[in-house]
This record gives sequence, C-alpha cells and structure tokens, in this order.
Amino acid sequence: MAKSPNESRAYHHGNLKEALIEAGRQILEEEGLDKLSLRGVARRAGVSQTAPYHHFKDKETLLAAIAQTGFQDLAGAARKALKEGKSPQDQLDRYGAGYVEFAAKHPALFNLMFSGQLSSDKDHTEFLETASVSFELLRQCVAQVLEANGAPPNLTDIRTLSSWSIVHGLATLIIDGRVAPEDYACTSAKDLAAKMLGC
Amino acid sequence: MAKSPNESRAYHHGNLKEALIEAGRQILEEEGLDKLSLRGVARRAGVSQTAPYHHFKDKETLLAAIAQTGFQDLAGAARKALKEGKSPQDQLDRYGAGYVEFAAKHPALFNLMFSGQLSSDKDHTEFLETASVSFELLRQCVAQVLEANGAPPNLTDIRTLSSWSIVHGLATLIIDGRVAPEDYACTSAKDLAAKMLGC
DNA sequence: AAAGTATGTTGACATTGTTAAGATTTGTGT
DNA sequence: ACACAAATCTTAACAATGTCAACATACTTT
Repeated sequence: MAKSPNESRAYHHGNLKEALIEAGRQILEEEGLDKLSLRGVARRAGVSQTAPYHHFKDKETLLAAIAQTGFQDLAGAARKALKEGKSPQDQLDRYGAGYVEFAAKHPALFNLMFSGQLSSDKDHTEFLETASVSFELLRQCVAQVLEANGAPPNLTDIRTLSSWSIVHGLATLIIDGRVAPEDYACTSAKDLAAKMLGC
Repeated sequence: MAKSPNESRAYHHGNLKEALIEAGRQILEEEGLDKLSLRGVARRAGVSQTAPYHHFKDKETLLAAIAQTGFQDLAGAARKALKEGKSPQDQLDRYGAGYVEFAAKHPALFNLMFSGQLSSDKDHTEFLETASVSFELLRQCVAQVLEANGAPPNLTDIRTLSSWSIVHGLATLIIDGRVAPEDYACTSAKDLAAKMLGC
C-alpha cells in the first residue's frame, strides 16, 4: 500500500514524485530559480519531459512542493532554537539567528518560499499549512518573552509581527545583496543577525 | 545633440528607450513580473520584437532600468517623509510608513527592485547608485534620532540596518501575502506599519 | 550629396511550459 | 489465471520567449 523504497524500482521509477522534488531543489540551490525548468528537473531525474505532469499539475505546483521542503527545514531550525535556548529571550534570539542563517545558506530556496506566487491563485493548502508552522513557533516564543517580562499578552500579535519583520527583512536584504555582513564587522549572516538583535 | 521631446517623433520613434521603460513598468504593475516579456514590451511600445536590443543589452538590463524608476519614486517618498516630519522620530516613522505604503502600492515593482538578480552579474552601476539614495536618507534620519536622544553616533550603522530591516521585512511579508493588514485591525499596509513602529 | 552611424525590421534558432495521443506497467475483480 | 481499468511514462507537437544575424531605413556629419 505504502511505497517501499527498499524494493528497488518498485514501480516504473519507484517514487518519481519525491525524486522530482529533490532534483528540483538541487537545481534550485545550485543554479538559481531562473535556471530551474521543468524539463531540466525531469532530465536530472532521468525521465521524460512530461513525466512530471503525472505528479504535479504544473510547474508552479512543483515549486510549491519544493518550497514546502524548505519550510519543513526552517521549522526544524526553529524547533532547535526553542530547545536549546536557555531563556525565552535567548530562545527568541536563537530563533532569529537561525532564521537568517537558513536564508543565507539557501538563498534561492528562501526566495522561492516567500515569492508570493505560490499562495494566491491555486490550492496549495498543504503548502500553506507547512509554511505557518515556523510562524506559530515564533508566536509561542514571543508570548513567553512577554510573560517573562510581565508585559500584557495582548501585545503578542503585534510583537510577533515585529520580530518576524526584522529577521525576515534582514534575511532578504542579505540574500538580495543589499547588505553584506562584512560591512558590519561580521563574518556571517548569523553573526550579523545576533548583533542586530542585541541592540 | 540631445533628444528633443517637443518636436514630435524627432527620430524614428522619438525616444524609444523611455517608452520601453514606461511600457515595461505598466505591464509589470498590471500583470506581474512573470507576464513581463521583452516581446510584450516591444508590442506595447508599437515596435518590433528586437527593437529593444538597440537600447538595452538584454532583458535584465531593461528590468534594471525599470527598477531604477522605482528607486527614484521610493527616494521621492523618503524625501517627502523627511520634509513633513515634525521631529527626527516623526521623520523616521513617516519614512517607514511611506516605505511600506510604496511597497503595497507597487508590489511587483518592489519585488523586482529587490530581486537580487540585478546587482550581481552585470554592470548596473547607475542602477545601484540610484538604489542607494533611499538608504542614505534613512541613515541621515536615524543619525538625527540618535543625536536627539543623546545616543552615541557609532550606533548609526547598526540602527539604520535595524530600521531598514523591520520596514523592509514588513513590506515583503505583506507583498507576498504572508501578512494581511486586516488581521491586525488595520485598513491599509501604511496603517499597519505605523502601528508596528509605534510599539 | 556621400559616408557613416544610429535605429528599426524580418527571419531564424534553441529553450520552455503545456497539451494530445498512444504505449506500458500495475492493481483489481472475477 | 485473466480481462480490464487505472496509473504511469513516452513521443510528437504547438505557441511563446530570449536572442542573434542579416538587412533596411532614417538621421548626422562632413
């Protein structure tokens, strides 16, 4: 019933869907979004040009699936930050640094994740749910910081947005080449994030 | 020697270069970046498919020129904020609100301006200079706020980056559909920016 | 007016996203 | 086991796009 990755080449290809997502993500990270073509993905996966259409409605749907894997990884980084943080504030700082670090390490993927073309037209409900996980974790983190500081909890919404904005803004500015960590006496995007959040 | 816009149709077309930029910006704002093709721009300008190549090296160069007009407008909004602000802090708040408002009103253009593809490979020096004007204005603004608060001026760099990050982050989150002003009891992106900056 | 340059057009090519039609493999009911 | 439907994959084809080459026309300079 479920796919059996052990049994080599169980079906025509095994599980092409995941192979296409993986191939697409590789091309994306190696060559950028504009070099990512459906045909190129199929080529790397070793199948015909139109094979992907049996697993994805169109190119945008494949992109959404690739972006979804990015959101899963981003949520993983967030969970790690919350686990390793010594205090609510420390958790929040680690969250921000991890967020920016992720963006700097996967610029094309990060841009795709927040490209905005994936949320409007089509379905992508599953994609949107995955995308909201990191945000919910941030929200919990901010709520704890407010509680620890004795601040009213009705500030949670707007403070969460503030925190998200500042780390997301820094991440995009670095990715797009508008800000270089070296200009701020920092050796990495993560360092710059920590420095900025510490002000 | 110089072009004479008065004399109607002075040359073959008058000044195709600016017409192409204008046509491109229209298509960009009406239909989005993925619908913006060189051929489409040429079509709207009423010229042949390859006419743009006599004014722009390639599509990316045209996009850079379009983005440059966006940075000019953004700098105009910034200047207006600095002129109308009653105090350094008020200037800074108006700058942020204007920044987000501009992004919300020109989402596709704003995304293009910060797409990051325009700064790496090619020349685009003129484009980069124009792009840095808004940033310099923000820097002056932040410096005045610090001075008014008696804070040390060596914080200017990092504080400017913080301010830029938070408004830029909010702008992109709104543009990409990750944040809706209505979810924060705001009627516009500008209002949400003001609300957030006031915390 | 001649020559040269700037600007514009037509034609062509490779690449891309996508659809249509057909072939092959897998699962299902008997 | 076997026929049949569903899933999966392939080839062929189409329109659209970015770009180049070759050619034509308009303007400038002398």
